[in-house]
Amino acid sequence: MLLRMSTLFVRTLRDDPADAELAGHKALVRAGYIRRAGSGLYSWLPLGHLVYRNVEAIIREEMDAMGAQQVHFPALLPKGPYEASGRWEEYGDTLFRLQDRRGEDHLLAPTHEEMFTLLVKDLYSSYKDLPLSIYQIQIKYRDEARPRAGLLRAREFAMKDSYSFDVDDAGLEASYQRHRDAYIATFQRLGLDFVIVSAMSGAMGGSGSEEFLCPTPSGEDTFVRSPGGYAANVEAVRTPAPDPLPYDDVPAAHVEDTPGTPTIDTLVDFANRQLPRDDRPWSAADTLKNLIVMLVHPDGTREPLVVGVPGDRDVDEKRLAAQVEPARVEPFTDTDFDAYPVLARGYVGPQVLGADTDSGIRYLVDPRVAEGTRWVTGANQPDKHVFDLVCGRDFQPDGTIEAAEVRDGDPAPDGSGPLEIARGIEIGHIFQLGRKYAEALGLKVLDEHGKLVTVTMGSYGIGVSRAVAAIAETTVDELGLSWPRHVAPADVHLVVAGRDESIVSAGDTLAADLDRAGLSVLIDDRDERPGVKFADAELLGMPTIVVVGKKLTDGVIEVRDRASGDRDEIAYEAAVEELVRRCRG
RNA sequence: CGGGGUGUGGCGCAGCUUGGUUAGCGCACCUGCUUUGGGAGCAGGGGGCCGCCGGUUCGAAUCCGGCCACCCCGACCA
Repeated sequence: MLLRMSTLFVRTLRDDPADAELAGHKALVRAGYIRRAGSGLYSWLPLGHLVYRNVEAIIREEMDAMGAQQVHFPALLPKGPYEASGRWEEYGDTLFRLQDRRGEDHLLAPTHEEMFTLLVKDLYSSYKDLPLSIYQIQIKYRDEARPRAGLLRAREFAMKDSYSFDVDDAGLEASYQRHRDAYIATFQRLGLDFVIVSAMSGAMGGSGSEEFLCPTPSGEDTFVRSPGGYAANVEAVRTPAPDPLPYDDVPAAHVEDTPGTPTIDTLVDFANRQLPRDDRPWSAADTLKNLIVMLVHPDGTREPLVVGVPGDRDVDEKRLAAQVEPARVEPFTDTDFDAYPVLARGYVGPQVLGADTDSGIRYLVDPRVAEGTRWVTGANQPDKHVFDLVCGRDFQPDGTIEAAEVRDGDPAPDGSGPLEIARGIEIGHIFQLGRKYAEALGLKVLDEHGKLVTVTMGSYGIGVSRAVAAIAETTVDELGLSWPRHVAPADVHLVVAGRDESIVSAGDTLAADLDRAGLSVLIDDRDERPGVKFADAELLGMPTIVVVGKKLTDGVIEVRDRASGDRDEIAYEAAVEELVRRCRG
């Protein structure tokens, strides 16, 4: 392929667009790859579309290689299937809804689980037909509450979504594993750095759901990783539980007057003034903070829950929510306090908590609250706290819960070192769906005993347009874009630096020769000054920049590597062979 | 949905406080001359419902009211 700057539909901008924040997003607009068409809506210009197609092709090749087959569904769908699965209601405002001229409800699909499930149901009815993996690359729509970061969170975006269908759990596990391997190969070819993190909560466990995150400070997903290679979603981080401590020497628990200390700060402050320790000052870490929430279960029943965490840590609402799923967490209201007089607001202590106590209120603690640990905590009456309260001796929690915030420097659960909190872009998600959709939509097959069994499914997604943005974001530098070889719009950006007939014709000839040799070439044949062409070449980001200019009189042209900045000279006569070697070798 | 901000030519912005010539600057675009290895210079030129609607006024980009759009932070989320 041979592209000419003189006729290419592109206009580079000197200034950053005012509505972009991320470096990659700015560069994509400035280099003329994309244009904003509306909030969360982007148009692709020729160069951007070339990158998009390259990314798409790599994803397709890897999916085909693992045996998945491509299909294509409409983006515009009738309401029916989504009503059957319950998602017409569940999806809420994020679903783009519209009506046709007869007033029938339709939607712009945010994902296609229902359609895949129904299509398989239409055609297959035997275990002999399975396993099956099918996929599509399709435009998806989500009416995001707040589109942002350019292509990263758009309202219209391209996604590869695939689904596996198996008769049993072992089959699902195998299909999942093959997708996992295919994703690893795909992201490696795309030139995207990634980590795989468990996306399920600790309570659910297992390898049921993993996310592929591309680490970058501009990512919007938070995860943790350790020097030893541990990586996990914040929701999934498990806290190593300390060994039980001996407590024979710990004095008996004693209640102290602590007037006006309803918060950890006021308590620590008071203790240090009125009840100082001999060895060191009291700190928040000596206290046990008990947070009361109201759980609302799917059947509507409400259950109070008290979560105990070391006083120097807050409860992470997202971690808590992940742990109690499918129940919902609601704040504990004044009315609730009235209904449970045993709970003294601001002075709640574990002595009256637990399923086996009179209150019957479930009490779960952070794993750091291990047997033998001693605490300062509420005495269940206003203005009083209890000291030297020992876990396992003076109170018995109903279990542990991963709800405390995770901090930089916390130990990794597998002993691989301190955790670092990092950000990443979610570029892929693989998920053992199970039988949710198959059950809702009645996808069953006959097994080898002639019995009807519900099919188990996996769902696997890669954001195609998001991958383009992630590549741009992680490879951009102060000069502009810098594409990995396999996704670049062209292999070589050939700068014709000079107006002499000899230079111009040498450039033209070289471009044609490279094209014939199988390289894709973008030649800058415009009547522009060299400085403009150099700057544009760097902004546009082809991996190899070739300069045909004044050194041609010595029979030499210049070759630059965009990513490293390395430049050297090669003989014009040997240029085709040498460049093919560099670009393809 | 809460908080903050911005709408002026294709892009980036000034002008608005204190209403008053023909709405201005840089980039980009067109013409001519010079220039040609790091975003050239000079001269000339084209392109604007100043987000929309209404109000105040002799007069509104500017003041007032309403609406809309977009961006950022948060909540939410592939």
